[in-house]
Amino acid sequence: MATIDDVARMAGVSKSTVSMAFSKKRPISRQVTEKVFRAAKELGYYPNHVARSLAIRKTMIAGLRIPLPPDGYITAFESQLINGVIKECSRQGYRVLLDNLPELDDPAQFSQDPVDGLIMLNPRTNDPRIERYGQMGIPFVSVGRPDPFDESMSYVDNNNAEVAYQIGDYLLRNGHRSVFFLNASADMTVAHDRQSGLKDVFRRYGVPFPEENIIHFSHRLFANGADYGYLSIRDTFGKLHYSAVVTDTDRVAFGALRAARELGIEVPKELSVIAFSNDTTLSQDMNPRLTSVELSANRLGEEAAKLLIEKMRDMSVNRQVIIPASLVIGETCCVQSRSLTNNEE
Amino acid sequence: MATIDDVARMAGVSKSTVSMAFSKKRPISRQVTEKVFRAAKELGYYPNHVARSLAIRKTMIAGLRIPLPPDGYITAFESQLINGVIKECSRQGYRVLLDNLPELDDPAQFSQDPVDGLIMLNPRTNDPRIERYGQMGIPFVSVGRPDPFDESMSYVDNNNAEVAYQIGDYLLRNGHRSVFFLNASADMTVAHDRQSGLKDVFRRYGVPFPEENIIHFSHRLFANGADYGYLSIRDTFGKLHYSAVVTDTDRVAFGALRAARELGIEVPKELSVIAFSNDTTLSQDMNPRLTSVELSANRLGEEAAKLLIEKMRDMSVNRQVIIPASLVIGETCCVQSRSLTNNEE
DNA sequence: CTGAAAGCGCTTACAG
DNA sequence: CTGAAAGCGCTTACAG
Repeated sequence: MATIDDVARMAGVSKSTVSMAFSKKRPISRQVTEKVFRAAKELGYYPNHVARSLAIRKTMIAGLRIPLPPDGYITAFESQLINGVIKECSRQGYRVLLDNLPELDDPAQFSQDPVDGLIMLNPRTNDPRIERYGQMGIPFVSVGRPDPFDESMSYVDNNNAEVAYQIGDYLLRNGHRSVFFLNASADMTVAHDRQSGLKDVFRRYGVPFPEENIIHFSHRLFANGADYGYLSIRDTFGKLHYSAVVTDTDRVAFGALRAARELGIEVPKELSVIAFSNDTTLSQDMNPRLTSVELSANRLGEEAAKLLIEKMRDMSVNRQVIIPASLVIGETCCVQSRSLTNNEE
Repeated sequence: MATIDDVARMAGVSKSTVSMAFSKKRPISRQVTEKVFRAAKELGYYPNHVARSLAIRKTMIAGLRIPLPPDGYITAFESQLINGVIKECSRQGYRVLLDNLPELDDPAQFSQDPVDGLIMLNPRTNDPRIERYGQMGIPFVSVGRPDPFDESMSYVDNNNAEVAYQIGDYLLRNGHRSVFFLNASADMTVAHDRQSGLKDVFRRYGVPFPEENIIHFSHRLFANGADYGYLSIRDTFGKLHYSAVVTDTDRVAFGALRAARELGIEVPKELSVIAFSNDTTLSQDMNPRLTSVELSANRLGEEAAKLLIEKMRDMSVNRQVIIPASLVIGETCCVQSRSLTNNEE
């Protein structure tokens, strides 16, 4: 591979002149410019991006950290998110580095990515990454709010508590009085927000929401989301009392629906199902169509990229963006008979 | 940001020793190692990936070049492909750089990506990128065969001609004698292969396939795929004679179905529709369910990544992998009446 | 087992 | 308008 030195030598000028001819950061006479480009062309010279990055201490790359799931495939949510990130980054001249290598705690194994900033996913309670990125001085934004709340950093999120409130409201208005909540992992901030939204609306209606009606996903107990939904319904239906189940993702709902089918539970007549996410890859295969929440992952991605680029330009700016999620009514929810006689509000 | 020099100074050793302590490429005594790590931790030192890459002339990054469509969003095919690429790369310790910055011909504007190799999409006839990557000496693989055929490079592809043959066979067996083919852009190799497969089977059955029944996508004439399908059917139905339309993608089929609906053409009774790709995001919204082809984009991505990593290890290996695509029967195809009386083979 | 030094291929003050 | 030189932060022969 030809280097800038080769070009300089062949064109009979200095390295700086070649560099300037390419970057146009200072004026170079026409004849010299031509000589340089002729030599570059003849040698098949292309500037080395890595060397340039080292010199200017910028890569023009945004990093997107996506934890790789056990089955090796990213979800539709993540894929839409990537989509949004790419769109915005490329609009602003940035490339996107996908990193899903395991994030080890051993600093000896940990090498910084060649990126100017990072987008991280799924923040957990007291997420150690936040502190690490902070101390590394690397610009970052989070998709999902940090826990505890921290307005001194940039993040995007859905209005999770509000949407949970809406879902609860929808169920309560339709006469449901007892809901089974298959929440996300307990240490995820989104799990906390959804739970508090749901509890709020029950409190508002004066309907109790017993703790045992909320369970959390756990990698130890369940192989995957579908398994989580399947086993949870299979093992509790008839024992626990509920007329509706609210799930973390549509994969979980998928498992729940399978359990219902096997147990001969009629959906939605005997059991209503609502999912907090709308992973199009699965929902298309569901019959009946799932009532679920559209999180607009691509918008989350776009906004995250915007915030990150803003932050890379000026480390001092911190901004939060909330993307409104919306309930998409499908066919898995039904009016409980008692709602006909029992009108709240 | 702390550098290796800071750590060396604080630990009272040389740079080389710090480097070796981190990379473990040569044995360092326990006490020294500990001193180094203590200093590194205290300083918040992380090795600089860019500097390391420059020194070893490797980045451990695979580049994936995805042309950004006008609407800014990648297709489901591409997203599945990315998925496969990520999966395989991360399995082998590589990261993935998504690059969809416009590829300019001006070498002055063109800077090589910080990647060890490239995966390129949608090769065209005499694709100039192939020559460029070749002369740059950068390992690359193509998703889609090059045109003209070139067994001296690595690529993955579907068995496009065969699938086209199957589709034609399916239509002919069901009594269709006249098919309208909304092919991809004329300069795409996939367009060529599908066309030749389709023509082959018609020749085999002794049924003519007039040239005017094949048109090609063009960015100048159509805003997007859906537009292509919509306008093509609207402007030809009743003039051109056909009982079935075979489209490039399901987006195109989507447009064709809309035109049919507006013109009061009954699908599939009066018009059968088959798409060469199965973009799940759209097909779910189609009613009736589209008869289409599953290309297994994620497998294409996985295999492309495998080939690339192979090639990055040894530039001299060249291998081709064909992923079998399969026809997925939906509800948009029907038996033409004459097939009942007219049995070939 | 450790260190001093050259080198990776660029950019950019500095001096003219 | 152009050049010589230092520097970006690592790795790795080479010498001990």
